[in-house]
Amino acid sequence: MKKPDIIIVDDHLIFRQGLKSLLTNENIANVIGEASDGNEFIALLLHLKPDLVLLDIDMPHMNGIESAQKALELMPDLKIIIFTMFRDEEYYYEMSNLGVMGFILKSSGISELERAIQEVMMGECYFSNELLRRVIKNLSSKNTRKKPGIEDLTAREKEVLQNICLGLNDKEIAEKLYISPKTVKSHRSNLLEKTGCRNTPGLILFAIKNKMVNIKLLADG
Amino acid sequence: MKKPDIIIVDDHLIFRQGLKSLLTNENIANVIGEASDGNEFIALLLHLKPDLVLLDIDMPHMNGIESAQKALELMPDLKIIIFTMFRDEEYYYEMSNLGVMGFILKSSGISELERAIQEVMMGECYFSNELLRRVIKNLSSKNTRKKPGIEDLTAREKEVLQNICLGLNDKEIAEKLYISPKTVKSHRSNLLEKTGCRNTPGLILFAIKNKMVNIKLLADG
DNA sequence: ACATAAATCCACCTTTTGGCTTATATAATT
DNA sequence: AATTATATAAGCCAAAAGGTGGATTTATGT
Repeated sequence: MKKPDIIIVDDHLIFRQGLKSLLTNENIANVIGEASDGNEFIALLLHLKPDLVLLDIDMPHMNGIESAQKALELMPDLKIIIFTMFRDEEYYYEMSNLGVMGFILKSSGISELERAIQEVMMGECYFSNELLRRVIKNLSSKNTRKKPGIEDLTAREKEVLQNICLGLNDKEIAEKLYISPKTVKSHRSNLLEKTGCRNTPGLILFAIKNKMVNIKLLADG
Repeated sequence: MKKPDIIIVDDHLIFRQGLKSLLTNENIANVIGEASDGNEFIALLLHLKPDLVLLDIDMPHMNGIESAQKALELMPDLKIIIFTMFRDEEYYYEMSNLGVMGFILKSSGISELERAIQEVMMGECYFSNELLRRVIKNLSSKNTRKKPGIEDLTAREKEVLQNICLGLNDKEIAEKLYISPKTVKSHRSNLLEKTGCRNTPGLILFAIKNKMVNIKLLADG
């Protein structure tokens, strides 16, 4: 089989260089281009016309999802293999709907990548086994014990929680929302119950875990 | 100069393989071992006796900080270069106190890594320029507006604050630190005064703003 | 030796939370 | 019409946090 022409898209130069070294020396693929984010990748795409792209999800400027979407609009027959980390689980469904042909973990090895490239080039899909196992495990654990999440909270409760995250107490929140402090207390009690938190500081941690507050906004002060 | 014997510690196999390929083909170092987390690394350390370790921060089981600490206890003359990402800023000062010899960004290239390895092997420290710029930018913006910062807190106060950030109350922290709840209360009062926070939830926000807690650790639950 | 900072602990008191229960009005659903 | 979810509000009591003012011991530095 013909060695595929590929582009590597990842924001870490050393990772791209290492991967290129591997793919070249192991005679797996021709690395005809590199990009450090989605914008660079899209700019290169029609010019280089690669057979296949190895695409990282977590990148600045334009991430892997948007990149894949745009790339497939421009070149519908492009093969895309996503390089993913465990924590990216949220994206799998979106991506597979887009037409991405493979997912492979960064924790897998070059031999698995080689197989993935071969399968995808033959028109098959490839999903890292370890990754499939993870997703299945996650689905089952999500069904059994339904972890508390923001989806259980009412709009008003979220509003109260966000004000708690500003460091306000019941009375202050009450003034801000034009309701009684008792009501705020009710909402807070319901929040504690729904989230399973043991105290108000815990609610802040919950909000952060569930990305209800923008940590970057806090960070500047 | 003698090519150093090194160990690569990173949780992504493909990254290790790529880096090994690069370091070997470019004739920079002998990769005598690999580990995918801190535990594996520590287990290998005394057996392989490397000159230098390339250590990732963000790993499961035992992270880079703890690993560096343990490794330096076992082998005080070990050279350590930390592989870091921008978002790991919180760790720099802890790490440099431990005796880590270099920091390099994953977004730098093999040529910079080569220079870092050479410098560190000669007993010098190496800090990625881009990284220094980042830190300095951060420091200056912290110094101009003299807001309360972690530098005002004593070690014990920081310890208490970190436990507050786990959602524990005075009594629980007292048990954990083997001191009286009254003492914890004193520390918390001092924390409130020094930070200018109005309540305990505020302390959590302060800790996050000042990057005293690892948000990623919270993220798993 | 002395001053200073840090860590430890206690008492007293007020305010705020936390847990439990109840209740009403409204809107959406069945 | 009856049920359910939501938002609102209140009462009670216990627990925790917040504000003051102390006190002792242990390092640390000059």
